[in-house]
Order: sequence, then structure tokens, then C-alpha cells
Amino acid sequence: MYHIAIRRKEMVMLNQSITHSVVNTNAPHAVPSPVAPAANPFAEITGHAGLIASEFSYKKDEEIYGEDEPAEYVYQVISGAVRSYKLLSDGRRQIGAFHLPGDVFGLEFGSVHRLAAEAIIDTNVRLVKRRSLEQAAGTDVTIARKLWTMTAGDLRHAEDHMLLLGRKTAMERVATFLLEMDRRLAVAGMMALPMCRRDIGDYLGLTLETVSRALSQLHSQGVLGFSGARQIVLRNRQRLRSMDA
Amino acid sequence: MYHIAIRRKEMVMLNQSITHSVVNTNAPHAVPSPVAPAANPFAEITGHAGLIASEFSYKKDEEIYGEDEPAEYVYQVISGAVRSYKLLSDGRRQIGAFHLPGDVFGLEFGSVHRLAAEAIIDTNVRLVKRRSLEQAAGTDVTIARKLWTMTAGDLRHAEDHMLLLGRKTAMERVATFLLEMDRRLAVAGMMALPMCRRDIGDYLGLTLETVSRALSQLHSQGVLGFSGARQIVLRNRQRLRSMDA
DNA sequence: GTCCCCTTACGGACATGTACGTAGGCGCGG
DNA sequence: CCGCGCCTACGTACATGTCCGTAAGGGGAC
Repeated sequence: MYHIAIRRKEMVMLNQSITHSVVNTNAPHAVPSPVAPAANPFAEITGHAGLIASEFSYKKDEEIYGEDEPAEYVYQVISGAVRSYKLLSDGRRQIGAFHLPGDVFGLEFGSVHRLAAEAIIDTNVRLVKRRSLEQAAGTDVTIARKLWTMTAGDLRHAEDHMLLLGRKTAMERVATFLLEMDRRLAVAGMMALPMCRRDIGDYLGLTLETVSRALSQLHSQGVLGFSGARQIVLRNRQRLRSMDA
Repeated sequence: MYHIAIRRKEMVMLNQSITHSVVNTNAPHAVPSPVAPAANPFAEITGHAGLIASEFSYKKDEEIYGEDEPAEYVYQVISGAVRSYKLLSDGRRQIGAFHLPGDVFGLEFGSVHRLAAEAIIDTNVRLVKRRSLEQAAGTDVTIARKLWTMTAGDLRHAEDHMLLLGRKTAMERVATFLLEMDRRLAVAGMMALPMCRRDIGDYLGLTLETVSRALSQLHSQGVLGFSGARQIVLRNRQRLRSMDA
């Protein structure tokens, strides 16, 4: 099951490479990109180097790549959401990052992916071959710098997240999470979370029950409001910031 | 106190820059470098770009740079040990990494240090100006690639550490720590830890007491032996690996 | 010899895990 | 088009456990 999904992806992507389409609108579920080209690191890179970018779609909970799989492509979320995670042998999971529209993910320095990636909801991505990027970086300092920038951005997030996982209380973690998501995906003061409580827990190093309890407590204190479990309005960001250690 | 220490460092480093000494043996506590030039990322870079590398010394517990301070220099440990950490407002601390002889630290993509750094014991470092590295990277793709490599290495460690902090038990964390230190600083099957139990705890997201309890338990099980609290011999690495989730 | 660090014991707190009740979404059938 | 029922996800309560915090004693390093 695992391997079948991979195999299918590779075949389609091969076709896309053969057609050399800059944007393959024949890809299943392809949609127009809502990402502004000006603020788009992918566009900057492909523009500079004339790289071929394809598009692809993943259904909810579909694996994009596995841990320790060869890193053939670098991805950018067009629409939807992606989780990057590591697993322990008994199934315990740590989500290292959520990737939202505009985010680049799957960029590796080495030859394999250090984390696995799955679509949280139906997701469209743009992708380029890692080899192409590496080659371009070998001759163009601007590209090389861009790759460094993106890895450094991931490192910054990881450093902040280590502090959260190692030293923050459950309530502080949830407050941090809400402020991060508010910053990254709030529209008109409201955010529509794509991920379930378990994903949030595995991101924050908590159980889904602890996340649920913390959110309920914040709700009863009037710090946030719900419109369904995943539609959240922050009513008191200052209060939330003061909770975030 | 905090600012006085910084001021003194900056003044001495300024002198070193003025003298343009490649290796300033007049720096306090300077010692010959035990780092092999061939496997030395600093030597690779400075060799390529003809950068000026100075040396400097820090006493036990001395601050090397603070969180959010301008990142003027990039460092390499010659001898001793360094901890990089973040603090919460109430003093809770998360150590993100230990830097041992040969390790490069303090490399930032942005203009400020995202973590603070302190000498764990008396420590000698080699350092180069960040601006020089950036300039060299702007013209030399090899340098640019090297910088990316180092940041990517830090990211890999951070990703592994997020899994530890978010999902491993106390015993698993200590087992992971012991195997990491064994790999990085064991000589003749024995390791001499430079850091105290509190540092270990703040690295692993535990208290020093929990670390102590775990080590005692491993000792009573014959997995490790002590020659003083910080001299440890691993007697059963396989057993330890099986404990590391 | 002195001091700091480490160890160890005990009580307690926070988060967990289990269990169960509930609500909302979706498909199916009418 | 509407209503029903199933299913997944979410909320809540209680018992448990792991880890923490305090405190006191011991040992090694300088």
C-alpha cells in the first residue's frame, strides 16, 4: 500500500518531466496558484535558473514522501496543508512543521528526506527536481544563497520549537501554537485549522486530550471563540501572548 | 555584569583584527590547535578565501555571545566545550546543542544570534568575521555551499532533537544522550563529560535529578560504569541502543 | 580541608491514558 | 431535496504514572 502510492507518484512525475511543461495543468486536481510570484521563493529560483516546475495533487492523508526516502524533489504548497514528521519504532510521532500555502518543504542538503511528509487535507503542490536546484546552485551564487536562506529559516523554526518542546507547559505550547497559526493563516481575524487535535498534539509534544482541555479552558476564559472545532477566532491576543512564557 | 563581559571581549577582538594575526598566540590562554586541518571546515573556508582567523579564550561559564546580539563572528571550538541555549523570561533554559572541539558554532544566516553561547569549561576558539564569510560566499560558490552544509547539519540535529524532546521518555533521552556523547567524545572507550547534570537536563528537557536517577539506574544495571560523576564508560552499547526507542 | 556537585528519598503536581458521551459531516436512501 | 444514520473527531471525567521539587546526605575535585 505504501509502495503502491509512491510508485504511482513517480510515474506521473516522470511524465511531467518528459513533457517539460512549466506548469502541468493536466495534473490531477491541478488548480491555479494563489501564491503571489513576487513573494514566491520558487518563482525567484525558477525564474533565475529557468528550471522546470511541475504541479501535483495529493489527497487527504496521502504520503508525499517517507522518512529516509531519496530526496528527488523540492516542493511548494499551492493550496492545502502538509505535515512533516518523524516516527519512533512504536508509533510515537513528532511533527516538526506544518506547511501552508506558499511554504517550501522537502528541501534537503543530503540525498534523503530526514522527515516524512503527508497531506493533511487535499493539497496541490508545485515541485522541481532537487538535482536541478543543486546544479543551478553550483554556478549561480544567488541560487546557492536562496537555498541557504530556506534551510536557515527551517533551522530557526526548529530552534524555537526545541524551546517549546523542552521547557514550555501545555498551556504555553497551545498559546504559542495559536499565535503561530493566527500569524500564518488568519483571514479576517479568523483561522481555519486544517489539522486535527492529534496532529496539533504531535506537533506540540502533547496528547490530543491535553490540547482539547487547553483549548476548552481558553474558550471558557473568553480568549478564543469557536465556529466548529477547527474554526477559531482569537479574542484576546495580548492575553495569549502573556501566556506564551 | 552581562555587558561588562561583552565589552571586554569586543575590545580584545578589535585588537586582534588590527594586528591581522592569522593565529594570535598572545590571546589569553591560547593553546596549539588539536584540530586536524584536513577535516576542518574553518581551514577549508579560510584556505579558499584567505580569511583572517583569530583565536580567543573563555573561562568556565563565561558568555561568548547573548541571544539576539549582533552576529559578528563565527566560531570554532579548538579545545573545551560550549553550550548554545535559549531562555524563557522566568529562567527556564533549553540547551539546543553542545559544541565540542572541531565544531563550528555561532553561524547565522540573519544578523543576530538566535541562541546564546557560553563556555562550559575553559575554552579556546578560533573565529572569523561573519561579514568576511558572507562576502566570500557572494563570489565563491564553494564557500556558499559550505555555509549551507553547516546550517543543514545544525538543522538535522535540531530535527532529531525535536523528536527526543517531544516524544521520548526520560530514560530514552538519557540513552540517546550517552550514545551521542560516546560517538562525539569517547577516547579509548571512555568519555569525559565537560557539562554538569543541570546542563544535561536542560539539553534533554529534564531536571538534573531525573538525569541523575536515570544514570544511577543504568549504573545499577551494569550498562555503564563511573570513574567520578563525569567519567563514564559504556559497558553495553547494544542495550543502550535498544533503550533509545 | 572545603566547597560544589551529585545522589537519593519522599511527597506532590501535571500531564497522560482510558473510557465514554457528544456533535458535526457525509453518504445514502427515500 | 430532505431526512436519517453512520462515522470520525472532539470534549470531558477519573485513575494512573511519570516526572518534578524540595530537602538532606555524601563524595570527589581543587
